[in-house]
Amino acid sequence: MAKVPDKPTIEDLESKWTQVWESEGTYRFDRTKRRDEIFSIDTPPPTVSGSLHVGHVFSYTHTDTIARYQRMAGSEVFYPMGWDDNGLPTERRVQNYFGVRCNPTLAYVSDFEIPNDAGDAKAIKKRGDINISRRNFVELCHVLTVEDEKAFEELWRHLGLSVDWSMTYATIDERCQRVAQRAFLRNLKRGEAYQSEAPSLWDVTFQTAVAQAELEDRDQPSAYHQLRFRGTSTQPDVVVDTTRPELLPACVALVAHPEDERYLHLLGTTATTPIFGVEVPILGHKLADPEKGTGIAMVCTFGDTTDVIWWRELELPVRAVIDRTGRIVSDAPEAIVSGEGKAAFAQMAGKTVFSAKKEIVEMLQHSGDMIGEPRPITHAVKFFEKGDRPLEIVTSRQWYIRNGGRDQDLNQLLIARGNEMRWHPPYMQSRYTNWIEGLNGDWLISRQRFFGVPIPLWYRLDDDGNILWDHPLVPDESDLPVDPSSDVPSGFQELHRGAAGGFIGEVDIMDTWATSSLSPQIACGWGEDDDLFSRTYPMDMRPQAHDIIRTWLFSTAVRSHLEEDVAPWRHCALSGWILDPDRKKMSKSKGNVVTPKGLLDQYGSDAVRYWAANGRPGTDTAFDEGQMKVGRRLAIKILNASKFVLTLTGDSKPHLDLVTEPLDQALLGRVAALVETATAAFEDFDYARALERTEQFFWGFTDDYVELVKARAYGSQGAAAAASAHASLVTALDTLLHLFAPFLPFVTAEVWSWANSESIHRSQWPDHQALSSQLNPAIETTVLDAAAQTLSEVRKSKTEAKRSLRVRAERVLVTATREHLDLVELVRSDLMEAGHISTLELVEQDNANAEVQVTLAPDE
RNA sequence: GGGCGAUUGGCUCAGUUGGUUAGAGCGCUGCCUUCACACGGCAGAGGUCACUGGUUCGAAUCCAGUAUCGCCCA
Repeated sequence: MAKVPDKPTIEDLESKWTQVWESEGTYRFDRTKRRDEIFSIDTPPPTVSGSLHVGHVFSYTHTDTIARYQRMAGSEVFYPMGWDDNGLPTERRVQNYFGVRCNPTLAYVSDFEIPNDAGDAKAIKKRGDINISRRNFVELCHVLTVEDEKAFEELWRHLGLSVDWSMTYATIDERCQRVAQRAFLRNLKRGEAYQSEAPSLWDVTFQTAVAQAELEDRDQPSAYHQLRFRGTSTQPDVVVDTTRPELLPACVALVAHPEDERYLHLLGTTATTPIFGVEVPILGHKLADPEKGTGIAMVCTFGDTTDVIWWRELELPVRAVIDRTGRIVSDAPEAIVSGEGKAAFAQMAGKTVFSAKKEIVEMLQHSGDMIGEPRPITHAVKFFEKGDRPLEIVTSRQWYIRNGGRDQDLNQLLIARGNEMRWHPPYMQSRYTNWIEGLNGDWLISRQRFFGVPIPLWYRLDDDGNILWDHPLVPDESDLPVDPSSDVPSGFQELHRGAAGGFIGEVDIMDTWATSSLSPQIACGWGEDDDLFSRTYPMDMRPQAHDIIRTWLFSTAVRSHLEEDVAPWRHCALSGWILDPDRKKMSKSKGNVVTPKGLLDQYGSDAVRYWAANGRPGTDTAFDEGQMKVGRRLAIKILNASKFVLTLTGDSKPHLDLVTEPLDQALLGRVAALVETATAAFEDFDYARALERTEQFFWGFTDDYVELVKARAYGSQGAAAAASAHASLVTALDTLLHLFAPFLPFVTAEVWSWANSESIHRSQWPDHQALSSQLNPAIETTVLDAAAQTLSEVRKSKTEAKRSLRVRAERVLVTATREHLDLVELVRSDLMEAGHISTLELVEQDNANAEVQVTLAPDE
């Protein structure tokens, strides 16, 4: 028996239903299902130390609607959630909150006590930072992030994500470290991971190497300095424009375009650097731009990435002058032999790039080797995306994973992997393809940080204490995770650390993407739970934002390709941005971020979800509280319409053989068509379309159909006619609740519970064919339109007369074609009652648009 | 400079294989306190579908170009 509250409300449905779902295990994953019965989702792990904003709510809602649809459509949904606590923000917070510094060379202290003044900035300042080992530092990260994780989970539950919260993971937890290290060791074994002494982009602020995926170009003010290089005795001087005169002592060559007639005759000769007196070759290369400066460029170690290309392709020497702190090294390059050159270099040594530039410019101006004043320009300079100083290029030993950047075959294979996935929306695949095509190096995974997953290797020291890089000591997989700064390789003891003939631990950690790229392996239990892995991997769906196609999506594809020889997912769903009302992207750095908690409280989770689900896949969406109001109204409308239907019909179950009235048949015919449309949209991951169609139908249902049948449903035309209306109303409502359930899980659960014991979220998605097959195939669904149109005309007459809708229409004259009149005739009784019509006359007229004349009862 | 996307009433957006008079919601205006709902209902006004050409019997939809905006990359 339906139990309908007298005054139903949508307030506080969140706390009620999140508790029910938890206690009943509504979203608990049943791991006994077969692979083909399972729909597995590789959800992005949010960065737990960051703040949640409305953009999270937006994209995670999209995924949840798909998950809920799939669950109702019969799939067992595998939907775990992870937390990403890697990275700099967490590292900084731990340092400040606990007053600690990580020193990777320190040994692990197993009984380390958490500072009891944590969080007390004053006390920490007084005592100063405590130096601790890397593993101890990581443990403190856990302590801190556990609280954040709770807050995040609370919010996600409040939003109604149908995640199985018993399966969470954290990217820095022991299991994830083990997976990341195991994957690295397998890459190493197969030759996919390698180390190389190579020029790499270096952030002097963060003191770390930076990968291609983390770069961004920024326009920076700079200036051309025109320098005079001395020619040989038979050649004239060469004038070169450079933006980096401080690298003059690092100059190894001059380069002009091989077809540039101005310099053709100089190719193969030499010139001498001013001040430092170093003779350098003049060479040709197509990357020298005749349009830039004087058309001939100074090649240094290394001013920019083009210098690296010239260095490699023209086989030039290395003449490094900038160290990892961004300062000029103390010793002049060996190529500088003159006393004058050495003295000049000594004046620059130890200075920052900025000061050294000032110094050398003064020297050049003094010696007359600089022509004129610097000429300001603006040009693109490479930055670490999180940094604020231009990157330098230094040569160092780093680990790489092959990603097709230096191997055409692998490159093509990875591009082809994109064809194994369906992209939503499809054009996003070109972002993936274009990125791979543009790669120019392998994936640099070494990071000179300490909060992260350590590279699990040690290196032997020879009898003189030199490091033998080429033969790293590898841990056994069963010992993972290891921290080489505190663990000891097999066959050694701690006392051998750093000693001649002993070993030394790798100090670098891995890029956070080196762990995140394994999210499918982590979620599915790779290498630790083969049974689960076989039932969930490769995964069905990866939802993510489109800006990290080049990082997260691509690196995940790389790992899956290398490890499993398969694409990691069948579907990639790319979500768009949230734009603020000025159509600017919402981001923390812009300070225009809206936090979601207040919105959820104000409008209700269903309402906020409604707004989010209106954002089509891949499309940027404006933050719009107006839409949340609409969502709230919709939820209330569902509540009230359900109350009406269930109160009227009691606990009558849908018996479609009772549906005898043409209008009722027509409505259900439309319902069946709606189900077909919504189902097709969901199958295509187009949740927004499913919502839009359902909503549109629902408003028509309440405005027109419910009003038309109301009197009959109350029994004005007898029991059989009422029963037809009841069955139709219950069936339509039941179906609409299911179609709304993925979007508005709270109100639909509430309403459904009035008449059902099981959860709507575990009940069967409607089947349009099953519904259609029970309807009279001869019925014209347009009878619904004819009825609604006629009723609307009657209402319009009343409104225009500024009369109440209850006022009697003494005479309504419909003039239309025979076909139209036949339809109206079928709903005559309902129409007369809904419109309060005394006399309804139908007059046939060919080729005429339906016309309705209304005579109202006289004003009183 | 390259790639991708967008441009439809004041605002946010639909418009799926080109087809009758371009739709919805918000906002606005007016009316109605009707027994599911005033956290409501009914109705109205409002658009040369960015621009210029082309294909077609027919273009918001296809093609070419232009402009503006956004994102990614160089």
